Amino acid sequence: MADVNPVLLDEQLCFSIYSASKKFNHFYQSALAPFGLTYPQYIAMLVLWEKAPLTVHQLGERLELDSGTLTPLLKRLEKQGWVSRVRSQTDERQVLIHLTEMATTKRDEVYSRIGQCQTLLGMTSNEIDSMMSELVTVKEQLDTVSHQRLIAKKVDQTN
Amino acid sequence: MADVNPVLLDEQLCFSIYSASKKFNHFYQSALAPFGLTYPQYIAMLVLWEKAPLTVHQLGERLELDSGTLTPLLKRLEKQGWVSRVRSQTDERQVLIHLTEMATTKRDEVYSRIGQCQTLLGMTSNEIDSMMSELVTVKEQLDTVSHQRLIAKKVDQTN
DNA sequence: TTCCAGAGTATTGTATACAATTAAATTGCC
DNA sequence: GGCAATTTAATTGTATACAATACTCTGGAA
Repeated sequence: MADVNPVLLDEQLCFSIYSASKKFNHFYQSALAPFGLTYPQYIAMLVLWEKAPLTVHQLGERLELDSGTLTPLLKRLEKQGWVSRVRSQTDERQVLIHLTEMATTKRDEVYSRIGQCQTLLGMTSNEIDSMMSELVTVKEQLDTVSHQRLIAKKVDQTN
Repeated sequence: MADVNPVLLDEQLCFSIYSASKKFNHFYQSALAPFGLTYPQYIAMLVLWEKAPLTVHQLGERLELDSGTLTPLLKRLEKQGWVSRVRSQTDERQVLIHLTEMATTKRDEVYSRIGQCQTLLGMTSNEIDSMMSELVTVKEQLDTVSHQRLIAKKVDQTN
């Protein structure tokens, strides 16, 4: 253990990303304050505006969130009039999330506000694409490594 | 409002970063499970290992977290034996966060574990530096823009 | 000296996240 | 058709985040 390198916060990519994520979150939440949407609520609405209705599970796959997070979030969106939660007739395990008229009406206002935010960010499409592409690589590597660790655990358990 | 561009989740840099942040969080939390540290607890320990003792305020400046988050987090770290919280003698408003012997003893084990994680990530120093540098640019822009919006709000209020 | 504005921490209330469990409905398989 | 395994949401418990508030302490001005 004598050959261990120090780990400095300022050199950690994870912290840089964690910090950026919080700043983005705050930025959009502030920009969307007139609509009363939090950041996670906003990305849920984005997915629903792309293609509603969706089940909780389908929405969760896009957002990488489970029902433990989504159920209360969607109840709040319902309370504020953005969505309705309807138990599916064909499969009563599922709950379909529909857009309300208000959500459909306000969609372009929100789109427009986000467009302004993107302009304020002042990045070119190329810069954004490049950065997202690097992030995809990192995320894939994290998924792979997490999966390996899972396999390793399983192997350990069989010993 | 007829000239509004659609906003697609998969094209949002913010979501890419939000998603990566969650994956990193999960990855490190899993790697540090033998030590019982969550990700935010781990980065707090990193800062303390660099320079303890620190006041709650100083720690919060490094981590960009306020006492509303840190106080309960530090109480949990104290409960688990990593730190002690001592009211300052010279200024009784402040609480100094000290490392325990256990924390000092286990530091290199954690450093070593994190070193393994960095290896698993499989990125070169250059790649990491480059990405962090881009993130700094984005974060500075977000800070600037948030500040502008704040100014704008103040101007609005005077009208 | 007294008083008070500001600093530092803790607390409260709201909203995520996520693991683990529960409960209900559906599917497969005999 | 009957039932075990699976799927889907909801619930429970723990841990962040953060705005807003409360409370204590400090240092300086009147």
